[in-house]
Amino acid sequence: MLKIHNSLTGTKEEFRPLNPPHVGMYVCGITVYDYCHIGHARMLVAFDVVARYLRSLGYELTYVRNITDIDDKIIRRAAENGEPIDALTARFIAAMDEDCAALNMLKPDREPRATQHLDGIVRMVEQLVKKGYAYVADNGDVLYAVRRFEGYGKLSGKDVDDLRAGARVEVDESKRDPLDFVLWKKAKPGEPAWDSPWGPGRPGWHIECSVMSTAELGEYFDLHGGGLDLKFPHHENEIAQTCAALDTPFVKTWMHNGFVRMDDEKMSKSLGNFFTIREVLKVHDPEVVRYFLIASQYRGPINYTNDNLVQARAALDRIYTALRGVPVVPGEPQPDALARFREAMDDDFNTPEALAVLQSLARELNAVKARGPAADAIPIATTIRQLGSVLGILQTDPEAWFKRGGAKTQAAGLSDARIETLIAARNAARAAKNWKESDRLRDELAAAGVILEDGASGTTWRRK
RNA sequence: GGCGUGGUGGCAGAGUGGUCAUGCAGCGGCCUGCAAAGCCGUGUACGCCGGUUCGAUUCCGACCCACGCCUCCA
Repeated sequence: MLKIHNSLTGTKEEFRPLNPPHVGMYVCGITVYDYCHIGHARMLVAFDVVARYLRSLGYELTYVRNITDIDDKIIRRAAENGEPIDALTARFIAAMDEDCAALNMLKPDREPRATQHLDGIVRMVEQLVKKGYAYVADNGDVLYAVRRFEGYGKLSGKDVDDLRAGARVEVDESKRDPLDFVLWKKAKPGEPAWDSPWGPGRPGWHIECSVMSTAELGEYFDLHGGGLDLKFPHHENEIAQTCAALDTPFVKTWMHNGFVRMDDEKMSKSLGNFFTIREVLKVHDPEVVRYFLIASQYRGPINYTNDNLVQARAALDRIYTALRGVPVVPGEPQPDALARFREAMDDDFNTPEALAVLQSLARELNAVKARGPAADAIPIATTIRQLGSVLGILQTDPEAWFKRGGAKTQAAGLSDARIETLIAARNAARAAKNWKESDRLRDELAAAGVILEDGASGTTWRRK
């Protein structure tokens, strides 16, 4: 029985799809004006795992993740670069796709873009104006009158009267209430614009998601996710817009993933501790990054340090070591392991516990390889691979994994052929019981990050 | 000021009212020419103070500390 933490109620709730076996999930995606950072990666991986697990349970999931391709930051960045807006967004969408592919992310079923939904956006703003939830301000923007919406603040647990709008930021004078937010922004000369009943302009950020999610998944759907930082005001505003415009409950379960911290500091550009996914991937294997990201429960904070990534690599190495030398044959996971795995994942996607199950299986596999009949190893290895696929890990061939090694060892640049040559020389020395020479050669390889293992059937090697 | 989250062994990180997390690191053993890998064994961990209980790291209350949101942000 799958339970999911619902931010709306603050409790774990039994997951009951509105229209089983169909499940609709909408996740707030990326604003494409720069490369994705490691915080984006956490969000992407968290919901990728949700999608994979729901599908593994047999649900027919429609996973929608939007792309915000019109926005103040995009306009500003394009101007800075002297680059057309659509060239800029196309470039960063392509970069995002590369990053996602590297991290072994499934493609969402649909990736709507804000610029493809202008008609719907205008319609919803019209609805809100008509129903008295929105007004045209003196500066020509269309604003949402937050106090008109009764449930405002329910998701984020905020009371309208306690919010200190303007305490940290200057309030726009055209707002009737400091909390009001923009639905439609009047275009200034030279800015990209679409026609509307209120003149040429562009959508506010919040309205995009209200329109795209309901256009793709219907007016009431199962899951809506995003980073914790979107809970307020973005998701709160989405609720206000959608519920008021469409008279619908909108979303059954809201999910929020926690932040990524950098060396225990908040990640920010001003602190200079900002890592893009592609920067990280220069130092760490993508699968290691993925393991690191799921080694903590998705709702809590996670601390990005080099040490933690190194530990993730060691943990993965352990499982790949166990998998090594066991033939891959198609098959189902063993029932008791599957049951333990599901028990973990059913508890609000407890991936650390699920990984513990895989680690235990790795130990079992090692024991069988050491002592049991060789054939007994196969079902255990199959189980590890099958369950690993639900987490998006452990699909690499172990030999390829170890030959690839980490970025550091790759940088040492010892070719496979060179390694084989040195090993042959060492084995000749060993045969002659010239331990001094054989140890020297082993040390030489070790210095380049190559580890040797002398087994019963000869010497194997791996890059660290 | 309002709202919220968390403090677990050397590190990371789950979980539980009374027998096990798991991985890394450490220690002892087996194996090995020596290693590596693996296996076996090994740690009076649960912020502080009270309360409930036969028993609390786990429930309740106060306290201390850290962090987040209240502004664009995954």
